[in-house]
Amino acid sequence: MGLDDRKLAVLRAIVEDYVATQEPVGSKALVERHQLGVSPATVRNDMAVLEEEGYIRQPHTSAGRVPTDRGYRLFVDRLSRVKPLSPAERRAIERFLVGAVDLDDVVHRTVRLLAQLTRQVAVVQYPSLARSKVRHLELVPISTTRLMVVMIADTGRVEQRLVELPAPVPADDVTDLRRLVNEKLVGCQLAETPPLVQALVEESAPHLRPAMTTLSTVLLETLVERHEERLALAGQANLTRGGLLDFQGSLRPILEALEEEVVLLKLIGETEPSTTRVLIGDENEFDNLRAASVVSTGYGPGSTIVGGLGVLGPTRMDYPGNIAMVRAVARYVGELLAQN
Amino acid sequence: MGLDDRKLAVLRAIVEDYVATQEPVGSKALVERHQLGVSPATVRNDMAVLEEEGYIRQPHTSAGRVPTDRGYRLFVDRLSRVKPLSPAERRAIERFLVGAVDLDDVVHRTVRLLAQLTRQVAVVQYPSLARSKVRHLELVPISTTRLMVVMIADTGRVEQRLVELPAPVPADDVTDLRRLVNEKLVGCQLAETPPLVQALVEESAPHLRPAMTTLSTVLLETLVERHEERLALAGQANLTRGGLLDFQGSLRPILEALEEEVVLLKLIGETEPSTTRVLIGDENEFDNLRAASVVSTGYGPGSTIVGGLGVLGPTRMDYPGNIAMVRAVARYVGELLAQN
DNA sequence: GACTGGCACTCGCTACAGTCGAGTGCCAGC
DNA sequence: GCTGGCACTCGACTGTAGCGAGTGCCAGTC
Repeated sequence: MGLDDRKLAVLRAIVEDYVATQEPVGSKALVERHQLGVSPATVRNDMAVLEEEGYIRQPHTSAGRVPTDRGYRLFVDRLSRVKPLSPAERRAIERFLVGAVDLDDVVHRTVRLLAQLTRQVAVVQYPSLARSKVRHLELVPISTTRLMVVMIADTGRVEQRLVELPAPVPADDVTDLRRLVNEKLVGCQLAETPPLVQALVEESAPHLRPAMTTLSTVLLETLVERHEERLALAGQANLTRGGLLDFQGSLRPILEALEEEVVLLKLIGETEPSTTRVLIGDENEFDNLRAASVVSTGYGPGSTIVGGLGVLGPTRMDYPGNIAMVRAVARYVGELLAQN
Repeated sequence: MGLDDRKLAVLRAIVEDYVATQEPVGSKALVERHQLGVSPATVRNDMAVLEEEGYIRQPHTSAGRVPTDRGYRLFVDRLSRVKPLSPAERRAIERFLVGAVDLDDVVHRTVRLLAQLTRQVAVVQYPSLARSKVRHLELVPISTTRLMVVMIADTGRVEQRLVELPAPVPADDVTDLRRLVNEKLVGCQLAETPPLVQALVEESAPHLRPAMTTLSTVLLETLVERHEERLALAGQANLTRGGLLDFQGSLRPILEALEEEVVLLKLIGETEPSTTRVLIGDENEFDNLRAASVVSTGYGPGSTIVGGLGVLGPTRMDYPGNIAMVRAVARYVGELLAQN
């Protein structure tokens, strides 16, 4: 059952060659391209064992071997080191991210950069509101019964929402409301807000109470519970790389999955331990993505995590390279956010 | 040269059949499915003329006919009526758009709705800032040398930008700045702003001038000149509909084009005359989209136009249906915006 | 006992030939 | 001007054959 070092080396070689050439790799080609120090026949025996253990498989009887999801998993866990970035890549990252003027800009640049570097589909989650603190709340009267609430978070995120008030509210009262909500909520994590918002209603003067009630409802509903998460996506054209060989001929399920925010959030949404996560093939829970792998990690200023980012591509991807890039980009973005 | 009525009827029948079946249509099948009142041989003669004139072509010698871009153009211009929406479609539109809470919500719902109704890729441009009026400008101090500028437009759009001030500015001065910019700019079309912003700097008190200068630069740069346009996209999975027959086997160029905001803006960006625009195949200026058609129109509250929306799909698309849906959706969105 | 060279075998891929049939263009006749 | 008839074209499909990459197995060697 034990896989000795050479068998592991064979597996590594198979993965590397297959990722590079996209063609099933045979024993002869293997010994030619890698210094294994043994003959093709020996490699064949090792391959037979690897196949029995489920790490590789033969698409057809007379074809070479291809790694299975399990094979990639072993490769990622034990056979590969994170590839250091080339100076050119480092420079590309810096050049790309320098000069971003606001959060939107940072996110868009990041997602494009990631797509370009990895040549995969890139996904970046905006800093999660749940993990942000309120920096400022602005109330802008649109009419006497309408208020635009603008929340600015310390992560740079800005969310707005229109509030329909139950009754007209004079300008002075708006000023009071503004002062009150800011006094109470600035500096708070949004996730911990609900009791505070509740208290806000109870403490406010009677004539403000109706307005404050709807205001608080909206705050809770929109900013905490509802669509609070946002995503940016780029590099979908990269899915067509490698012809139709990846994804067994149909991009449809993949494209569909990419349109579902919920799916993407589950995939790259910030994971508690701040480590890089790799989901290979059917390890992820979505049928549509059985032919895809995801490399993701969390990012944030300093050592905190405020959101996730990652790439999605065929199981046949350059894991060490992609892991390195995802991590590097996450770190740079974190630094960028820390500057604000 | 003249195309008599029957030849036009033949062309119409070819387009309709081809759109429905996605297969080259022959003379026999045509007379079977449509009441043309003549024999296949006659139809063949008509087809020969239509082909000579460039309205249809034969993929292979022994195959039926397929419309050319020019054929579709004639069909759209003279042979089709806009298909009235079914009650179910009408209801779908209303149900989908009711309950939108803010502009983002409206745009996202709209783009999804359009993708779902037409089964094509849908694109919606956010209300153009150039065509919006300033409703309010908010300055939020982030630190003594940093200001977050939040602009709220009458179309509901909210844009923000971080401003790095040349020197620390006390809170009172921020209040003054806020009052000044709002006094001068609220109610203005952003496109007409530059001279006003200029004046703003000149009229402000000396101690405010440095801050006002950077502020005005940022206002002009970010809100007027730069990335002011935003887009939402949905339904990319619909590109895979119809296998690989459309788009001659590769989605790549299409997906690439869809990632270029500039391209999409040129395609669906609000067009001066508020009419529906149809771009067929190589009528559009982008090589990547030679195999695609675009149906787009402007939308806005009342009779004004603040942005564009549309769908993109294979040249082989249901033009009358898509035109109807694009128009209907645009009208509903316009009404929705008018309510604000 | 582990490795190796040799060998028979498998099977997908390509090329080629042959058949089928949808669809055409043309022409003579009504 | 329309129609039926007819010869023709050519792509799609099928079956066959040869090739070659790659395998599994086995006997032989260090």
